[in-house]
Amino acid sequence: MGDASTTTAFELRRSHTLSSLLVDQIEALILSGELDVGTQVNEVALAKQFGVSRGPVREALRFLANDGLVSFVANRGAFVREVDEPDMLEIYDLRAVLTGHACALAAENAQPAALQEAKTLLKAMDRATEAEDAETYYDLNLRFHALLMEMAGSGRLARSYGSLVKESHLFRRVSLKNLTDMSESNAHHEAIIAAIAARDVQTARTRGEAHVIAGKRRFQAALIAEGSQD
Amino acid sequence: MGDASTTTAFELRRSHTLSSLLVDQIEALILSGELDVGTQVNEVALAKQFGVSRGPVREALRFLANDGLVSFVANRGAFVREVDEPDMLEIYDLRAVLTGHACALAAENAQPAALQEAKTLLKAMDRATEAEDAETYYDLNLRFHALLMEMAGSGRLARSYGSLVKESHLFRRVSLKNLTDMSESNAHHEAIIAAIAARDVQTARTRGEAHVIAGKRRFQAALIAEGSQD
DNA sequence: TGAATGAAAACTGTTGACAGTTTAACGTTT
DNA sequence: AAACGTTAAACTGTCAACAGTTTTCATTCA
Repeated sequence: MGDASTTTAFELRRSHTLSSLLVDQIEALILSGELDVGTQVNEVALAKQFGVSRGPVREALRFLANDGLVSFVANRGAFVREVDEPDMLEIYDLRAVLTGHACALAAENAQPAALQEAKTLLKAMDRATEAEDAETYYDLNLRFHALLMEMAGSGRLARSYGSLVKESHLFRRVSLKNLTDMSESNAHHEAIIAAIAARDVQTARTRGEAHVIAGKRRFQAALIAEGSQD
Repeated sequence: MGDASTTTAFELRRSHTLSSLLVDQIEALILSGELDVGTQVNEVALAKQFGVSRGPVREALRFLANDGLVSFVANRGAFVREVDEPDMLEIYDLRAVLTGHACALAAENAQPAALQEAKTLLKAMDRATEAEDAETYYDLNLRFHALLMEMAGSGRLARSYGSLVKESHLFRRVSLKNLTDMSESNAHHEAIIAAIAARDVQTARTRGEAHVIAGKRRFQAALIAEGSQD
């Protein structure tokens, strides 16, 4: 009946329902790559793995379907969505616009406490850069962007942005972790925070957008580099 | 069981699954106001109404939950989300940014055929304006904005935008249909299409954003007017 | 050898039933 | 008459079983 480590986790959080727990669990499975893109999601296998019946699994999958993480085909079930090159470019553009908007809102609304946390993050990222620790930089970077959304104070914006970030992890041809130019990226971050701290709405928006577009450029460059290797 | 008109509709579309059909049906029920905001969604009642069991109903509700149309509370079920004033302002801002982005993309990508359809729409809206037919203007306006998203050629953008439009219909204090200043609004539309046709990316973006922000202003004005009536 | 065929296995879509929780009603007590 | 506690009804969360479809695979036939 499902392995021990997961079932105990369920015990601890009885406030939530199985479906909502499964949303997180299955999402993690997809984003980590344990459920490979393009493949079919086997409902009975998942249900067995988590020690539940198929009902909650299906409900969770339906939820994830609206995030674009899986897609349903009639009588064939749920498939882990694939994200290709044009999709990624589309996502980058949208992320750029949303990030710009977030920075603009943050320049208007950001609380001092959040700004303080941002500056702490910047320092931590500087240290990661010096230590050439790309792994932790990647995580801190995700946290930084999430913090930007918090500073903007728009839950909807944060949700849309988060959804796009998740979706971009469905692109498996190049690792997103190796894509970051740490020193350049953190220079952008500092410039963004400076504009937000100065309450300069327009500059914050411009820098936020430009930062993501720079990421898009690196992504395109990586694609070309990979393509020439083949 | 369920009433005749809906069950026949189910008969005609056997390719889809019950859950996916129910997504549209329940969504329509919510957006039309038949399921009032804030109220609990009774699963057995819905299931009976459509002549199906609770399983597909729950799956559909889980799907809609991710759109923000309903929210789940453990052991109490699904509730039709309420959208308040600050929510609406947030939505307007996001819609403005997304519309601006769509117009920019449209200026780059729009196909001649789509541009032609847009111009046809503009004329139809002009006629509706002269006839002071706010009802059809409202529908044409929705179609116009959907067309902008199509011209942009970004499915994700269209989906995000559509989700926001749906959500804004959960605000029930003032009717969105009475909010449109038809002549001003259509002047904006024509200016937007002109910029897109001229392939002027920056102007298209600016005008697209400004158009939605104008709607936001009208919304705020309507709120104040309503407030002083109380 | 290889394509066509047909049965069996695997899996999804849907249902009805059961368990546990929440809500409502009702009678009791102060 | 209001507050409290108890009990019944209603509803959600979950499960197991059934029906129908898709896939697999072995067999047959060209």
